[in-house]
Amino acid sequence: MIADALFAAPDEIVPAQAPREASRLTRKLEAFLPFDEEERDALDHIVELNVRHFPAGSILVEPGSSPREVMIMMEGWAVRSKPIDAGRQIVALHLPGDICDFNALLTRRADCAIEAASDVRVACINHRMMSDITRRFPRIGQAFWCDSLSAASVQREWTVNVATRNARARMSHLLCELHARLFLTGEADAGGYDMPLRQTDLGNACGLTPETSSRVLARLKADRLVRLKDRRVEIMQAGALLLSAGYNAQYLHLNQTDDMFRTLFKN
Amino acid sequence: MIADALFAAPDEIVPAQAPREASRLTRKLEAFLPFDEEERDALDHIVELNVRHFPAGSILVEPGSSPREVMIMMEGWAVRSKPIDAGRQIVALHLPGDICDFNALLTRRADCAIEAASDVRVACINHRMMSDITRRFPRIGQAFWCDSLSAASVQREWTVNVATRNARARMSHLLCELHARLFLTGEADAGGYDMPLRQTDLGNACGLTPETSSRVLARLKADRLVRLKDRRVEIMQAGALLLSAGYNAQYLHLNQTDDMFRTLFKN
DNA sequence: CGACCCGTTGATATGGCTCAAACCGGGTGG
DNA sequence: CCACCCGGTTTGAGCCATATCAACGGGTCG
Repeated sequence: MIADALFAAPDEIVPAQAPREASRLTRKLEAFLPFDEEERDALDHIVELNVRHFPAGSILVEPGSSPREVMIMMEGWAVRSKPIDAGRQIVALHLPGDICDFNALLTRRADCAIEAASDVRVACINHRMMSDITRRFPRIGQAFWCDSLSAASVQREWTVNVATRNARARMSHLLCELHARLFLTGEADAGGYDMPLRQTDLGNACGLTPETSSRVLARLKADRLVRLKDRRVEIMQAGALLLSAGYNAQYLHLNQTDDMFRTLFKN
Repeated sequence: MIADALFAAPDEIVPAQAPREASRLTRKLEAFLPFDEEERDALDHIVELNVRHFPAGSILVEPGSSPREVMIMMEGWAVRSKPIDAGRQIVALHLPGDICDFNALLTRRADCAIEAASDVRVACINHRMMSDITRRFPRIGQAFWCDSLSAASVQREWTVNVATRNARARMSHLLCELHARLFLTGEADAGGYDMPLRQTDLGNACGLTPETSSRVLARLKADRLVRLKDRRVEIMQAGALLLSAGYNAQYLHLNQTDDMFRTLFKN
């Protein structure tokens, strides 16, 4: 299936043999580097200290505000967007396990809005706790760092997506990416995943209007690549979807996508 | 002028009172948090240990290769791009002072190519030295981290750029961004900056074809917003250029761009 | 001198935006 | 229970910005 597409170094990924029911955060971070018991406990502990619930539609971070805490998605999706005259542009999707506001540490004022796309559970960690844990457990800090690099890599891919691909390919690409990322935390299975966003938002994330988004998804459905039914995406033909996303180019130039395609074209 | 646009927390920026001729790296990092003498020395030292020169056009990082060193731009520009069928998409520009391959620490295989756009001087730091210095000087590590967050913020802005703006606004935006970033390291003055890229590359960075790039730049020149002459960009009307870039929207919604505009509309 | 790359200019094609209208399901209030 | 509304989706028609294709000029380098 589509998983493992974005996160290279496949031989270091050990989501399967996680020894116990791990939080999504540890599960994701351990895809970068494995923790020992102590580190895992510390992380789980700090994350449980201050969990907040928000209903769908809540504003988690106001653009221009000065958030004083790092937020970690424990459950549900959030949307990061920038205001654009009389509208917004979605620049990132924060899924369970994502650390979604590192920037709070750097900038006085948030440059993006973050909004709950579904009911969410968020772990809030203030700056002091953050520096504490990274000082006491350098490897956790390192994992955080890996995570932000990974997020940057995703962001570059989004740039490529809107800059080079047509509407159909963009949407396909987004659907593939979501699958890969959700799979990492066990949020998705081979067949698909729950997806709380409106079509409008999916389109916006690819730089498309709601109308085009609707048309493109209709075509993908008609072509039997995906099925979309009450907040769930079923991936019916992973290989065809990847081709539609324009991954074929990378495939021909064979680089880090090898492993993914090896998995994919088995069926 | 355009500087300070991208890097919030203006009251923590102290490029002016840097006590001596600092390297571009320290100069940039100290825009995030100031160092003491010891830290500054350590950083300058490690950076000078292994400097390499590359002529314009050299491939610094091959996509799919496994770079074993972090690279820091000391002089000259580099272009980060992703291969796209029979072409490439530029996803980032690495200017003097930029740390341009943190990813080497995370991923086995580079997902991007990095190419020297001009003759460049690059400091190469292997993983061991990197972890050494961040362990011995946590504040340096923190500054590195800030830098990568800042780069991520720039990346988001690029996504917005290609997703929402028309050709003219995209190009204007890019020219503004470059000014702001170069100004931070003293590479640009109020009037403009040296710019080694071809028009083709400028366009590519905004998701435009060379033809459109040419036409758009011609219009910007005709409208007396900028002047482009032998590898130099002269910014003639910063205010108008910002408007052309579509910054007006943010201005109306007043957030972190306040300071920039206050400076800008003085003249 | 020719080859090549980059930039320019023109003509044409087209993908996605815009505008507009209708539809649909769910929630709300009478 | 129905009527209504509202946000999201769907569908249609036309238009516009930018890609595409093509040809040429001008500088540079071998």
